[in-house]
Amino acid sequence: MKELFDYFGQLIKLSETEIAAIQKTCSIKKGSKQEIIEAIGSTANAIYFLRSGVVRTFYYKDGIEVTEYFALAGDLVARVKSLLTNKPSAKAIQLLEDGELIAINATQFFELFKTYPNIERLYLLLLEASYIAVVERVENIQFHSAKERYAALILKEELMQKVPLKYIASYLGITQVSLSRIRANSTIS
Amino acid sequence: MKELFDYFGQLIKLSETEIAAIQKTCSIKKGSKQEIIEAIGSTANAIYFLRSGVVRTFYYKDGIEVTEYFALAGDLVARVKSLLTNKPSAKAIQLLEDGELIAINATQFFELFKTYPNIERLYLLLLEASYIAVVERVENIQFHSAKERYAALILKEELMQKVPLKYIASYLGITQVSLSRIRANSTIS
DNA sequence: TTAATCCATTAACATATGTTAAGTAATGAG
DNA sequence: CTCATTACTTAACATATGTTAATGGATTAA
Repeated sequence: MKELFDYFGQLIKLSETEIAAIQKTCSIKKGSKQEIIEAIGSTANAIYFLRSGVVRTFYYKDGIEVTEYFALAGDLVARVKSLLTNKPSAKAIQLLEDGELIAINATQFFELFKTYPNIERLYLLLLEASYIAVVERVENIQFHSAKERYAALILKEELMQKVPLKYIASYLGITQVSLSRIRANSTIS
Repeated sequence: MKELFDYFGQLIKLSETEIAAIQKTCSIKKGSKQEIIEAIGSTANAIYFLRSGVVRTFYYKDGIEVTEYFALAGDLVARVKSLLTNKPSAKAIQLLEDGELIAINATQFFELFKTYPNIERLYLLLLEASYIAVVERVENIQFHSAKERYAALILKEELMQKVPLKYIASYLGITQVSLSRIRANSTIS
């Protein structure tokens, strides 16, 4: 689980004991392309660290599937609202490539806060970073055109190679038809 | 400061000692309509609780002023990214009505975490709630038309009464002209 | 009070994105 | 390999929002 603890180590220094304690809450989950890791309607109880592959989270809005987030190897994924409220999630987590995840059991992880304040601190730092990321996403969505957002996203080459355009379109908040149009125009110039 | 501790008390039970400790980090700030409480370019070091009045946060995007957030009496306001990174903020906090704020000194507040784990826990709960609110804002922006977002916002009567439409428009991510058009259409139907 | 500025609306036209439908290319199941 | 399905593109038209400009009412400063 070296990758996971490298990731955490960038946020806070953890002792061997703390690492061991977290490790006990973890399990490995392998899956194949298209596989639903957590389904809509289930209550979240894991924070995932993606070791390899690509995953997305998605939900349905007026019967249409909407991609909320992509994660590549080295990213965390969770259905945060459901984790925090203990209510069924409207969102699903799906592998878009064969991949391997480290699943941190949230209940067990939160339990560790009582014994290891440092782990609670780690969680706090993760929350802060996520909060800033979402605020920036709001700014991005609200004040850039779909074309500009696409231009920014295209820089993440790995994503573009591995993710079908229909998911990219719904992530950008536009239809696949609009995305095609944008792609057609931007290659000309 | 009763209102503030009522607000916190809904999230976590605080002891008298803890309340007293937080209270020491607080000061009262009064201001008048239009007054800039924190200016663009300054580094944030306070979390505000609005006792009375209305405030907004805003920033400039390509030379155009963008309203990010409105707070009414009983809400918290902060320039979170700047608080957490200790870097100058691109955002400003402004009163839109005469009002009174409780300013929590962030440095002092964060210091309390060492002595009072419960206060760190309070902060964590505030972060969690804010995170969920921003994620919901993303969903709202990305998958509702400006018209729908306006229809939702109009329900907050106090806001509509006290906030000039130009700020509402920029909060909705549209021009004032578009908002006028939406308003004209929605009153007919 | 007057003049200047700001706020909100409206109109006319431009652009971006949605919707529907059709066609082609790529993928997957048997 | 073949067929069926899925992914992507393109076209035509509809709708939403942007841009610019003009106007009148409200607010503010002198």
